[in-house]
Amino acid sequence: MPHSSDGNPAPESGSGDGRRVDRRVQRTREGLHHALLDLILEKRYDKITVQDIIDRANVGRSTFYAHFLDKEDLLEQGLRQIGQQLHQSMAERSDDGPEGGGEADSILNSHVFFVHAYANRDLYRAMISGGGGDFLLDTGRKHFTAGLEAHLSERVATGGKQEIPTAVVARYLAGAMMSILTWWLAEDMPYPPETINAMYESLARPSLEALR
Amino acid sequence: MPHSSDGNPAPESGSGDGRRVDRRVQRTREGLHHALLDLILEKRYDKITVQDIIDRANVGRSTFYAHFLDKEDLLEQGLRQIGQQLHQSMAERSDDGPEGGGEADSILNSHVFFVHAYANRDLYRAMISGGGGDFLLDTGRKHFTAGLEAHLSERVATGGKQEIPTAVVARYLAGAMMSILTWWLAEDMPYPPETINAMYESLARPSLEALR
Amino acid sequence: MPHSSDGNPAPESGSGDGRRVDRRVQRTREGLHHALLDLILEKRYDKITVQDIIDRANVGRSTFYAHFLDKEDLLEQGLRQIGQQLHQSMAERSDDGPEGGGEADSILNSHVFFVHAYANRDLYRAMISGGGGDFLLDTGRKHFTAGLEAHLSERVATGGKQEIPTAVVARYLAGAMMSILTWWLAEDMPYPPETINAMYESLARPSLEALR
Amino acid sequence: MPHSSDGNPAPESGSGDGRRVDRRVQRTREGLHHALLDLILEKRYDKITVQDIIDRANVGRSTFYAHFLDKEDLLEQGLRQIGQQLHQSMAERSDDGPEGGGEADSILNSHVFFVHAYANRDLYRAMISGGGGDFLLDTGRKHFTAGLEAHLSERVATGGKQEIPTAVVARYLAGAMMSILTWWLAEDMPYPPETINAMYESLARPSLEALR
DNA sequence: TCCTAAGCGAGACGGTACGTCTTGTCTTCCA
DNA sequence: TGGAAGACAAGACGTACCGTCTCGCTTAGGA
Repeated sequence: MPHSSDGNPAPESGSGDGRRVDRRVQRTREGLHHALLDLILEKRYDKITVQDIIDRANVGRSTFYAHFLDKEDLLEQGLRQIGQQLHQSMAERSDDGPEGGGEADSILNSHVFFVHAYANRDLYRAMISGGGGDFLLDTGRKHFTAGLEAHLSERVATGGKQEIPTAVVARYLAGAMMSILTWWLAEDMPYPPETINAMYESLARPSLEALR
Repeated sequence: MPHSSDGNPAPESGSGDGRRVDRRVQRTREGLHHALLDLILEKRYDKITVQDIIDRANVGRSTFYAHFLDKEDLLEQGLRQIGQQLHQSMAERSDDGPEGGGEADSILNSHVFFVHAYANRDLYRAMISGGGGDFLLDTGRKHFTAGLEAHLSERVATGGKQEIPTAVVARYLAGAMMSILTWWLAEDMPYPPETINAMYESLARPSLEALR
Repeated sequence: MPHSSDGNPAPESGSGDGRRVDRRVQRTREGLHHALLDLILEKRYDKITVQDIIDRANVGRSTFYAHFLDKEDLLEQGLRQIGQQLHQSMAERSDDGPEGGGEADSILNSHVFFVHAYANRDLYRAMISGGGGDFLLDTGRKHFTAGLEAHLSERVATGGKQEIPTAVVARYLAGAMMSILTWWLAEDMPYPPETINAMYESLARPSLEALR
Repeated sequence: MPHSSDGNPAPESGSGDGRRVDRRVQRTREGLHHALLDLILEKRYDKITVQDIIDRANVGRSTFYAHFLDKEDLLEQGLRQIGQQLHQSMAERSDDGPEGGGEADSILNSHVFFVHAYANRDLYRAMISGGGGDFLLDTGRKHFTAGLEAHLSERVATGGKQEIPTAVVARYLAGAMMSILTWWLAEDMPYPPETINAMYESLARPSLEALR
């Protein structure tokens, strides 16, 4: 069962380098990912058919289904790599330490999201208005929430008059951010990412400070 | 053109009795609304087909399309009445004046949402996990945002060192609320609506105050 | 379940005239039968796809499957009417009584088959060389065998030194006839139907007489 | 081009030992033949896929196509050896001269067929009811017809009031025999091969005699 | 005895047809 | 005569096979 939806499709047998997935397979998968992302920029995601994708990728129908469960699976896996970019950016940012604008920033790490959305604005916009945006937003929200919860629970451990569950706070801030992000994209990004992020932070910071 | 998506499909010609929608028509429409809501509680919204609905409502296929554009349209119109309940609750609440917990509450009016969601929790949960939740959430967000923007712009008009656009603030607060609301529903409402609302307000109030 | 493979798809509720199958349905079915027969004359039966048929008949895919189980079912039902022609011809011929060439002829009734095959030679040839000929031949064989068995068993009832089972004799004569028929068609009918039938009868008659 | 459908895939270069097909090749081919015959006894021939065959034979897909054009080709070549058995039996029988029951027998040589079918009854039955029977029957018919035509044309050459073409007579007798043979197999061979052959001969002999 | 080409397994791949499903339109019948 | 019933065209879906192909491995036969 060469199927997907399992984080590690390629076992990668440790030492030497094993038999890494068969180069053909890799090319096929990438072709399909590419074709889908291409198409998303051209037409609404939910109007894209499997046939469209395989025509674009020059791939047989059965090959598609040998690699992915369906259109959603393809998208999801495709977004994974974007998610990982995001994750990495966040990690790097965290490593830098609280160099600049106060503690809230390093907790929120929201800057990374706005910058990332800006860099991939075509994709983001297409996804949000095309019907398949939930994956993307959910992925983003998940990352953001996770990062936040980690920071917050650590803070709680060190004290603080905290009365609101960490999970709620994280959801609150994540939802607020995604909401602004969505609006910003829908409005064709009337501000640079730094500005919109600054707005977000000035709205979020008071809430965080009140928790202390 | 007997179609829908226009707020008032039945003109209702003023005085006497006009041509009041033909009682049969009314019954058919209600049957369809009812059938859909029924089905939503049984299976994921996006797995419900038009065939399911008309079977349940004992109605012919063409009849369905004579009244509604599609499944979405039926849902949307069905939710309209719920939206109106909500709207009315908000209006009443506003009229009461700032009786209780300070100004923020009356601006936010979030209590109404949590209470409403609690009252209709089966429907809300089904919708959110069933793929059709966007309508509901969007409807909610729209109402909430609208109310907020009205209040905020009024405030701005009267001064305040406002630097963040009203629209952004409204989106911020609305997104945060819907996010908490969603979490609360998904977690099977571990708190009463008053408590979760209180959490929301204590997170939101500092942001509002900082704007002043 | 409006499906086929049941002798009487149209219930035909006796008296008045009921609701006879919906004229549309009749037209659709006929269109499909026609399309298939058309196509059979153009290309090998087993190279014809369902898509070919419905394109030719201007019919939707699902409509096809609403009426027939598959390509075979369509063919089978289409041949039924041909089978009925044949059956009727045989009945008429039998009614005439033994007007001419002796008893054997009236028992064999083979003339009818050769004439029928001649009249429908395009179809027969296409079917035989196209891979779907078994239906046709089996149908023919069945009819022929049935007629024969009736005659023979009657004869047995009236005595005769019969030692070979009726079924065997019938199969023997039927197989011989179909074999000649097939050859005759494959050779592009080098003789008129009367001649080939005469050959068949002069080969078959001695066997029948020997049974007496 | 290592392909098949050419009677002699292994040229067998005369003297010494040449390049004797590579023992591996031989083993592979036999494995495939064996696998197919095995499978035929288990399920309908036309439901057997190439995948089934190569799984059973533990052979790679490409290997299959290196040796045979397709499933049909494999079957055909597999049946060749059976055909050769048959051919040889016929030859031997002929050589014996008219030892027993008169001339007709030696002309017809039908006994060989019934005996052969009886000996391979499992295969015959599976093939006939499984959709791939045509090969087998055609092969049989071809052999039978050929033998018959040889005898008959010889007879014609020596005179006789023959008016029916040899080819027709041969087809007639061959078809009749295959028809009885099929029936006999389908009925689970209710008689020993000698009996059914006797029936066939007593039906066929009068026709032959009438030709003289 | 080594070396090299062939045979081979494994299975990815493009392609094509299948039978199912759902949608929104269109025709026909009935009250 | 207008609403209900449901047949229909359209076309996407996920599955099943086919015949071709590209890989490495193994393995025999000629050097």
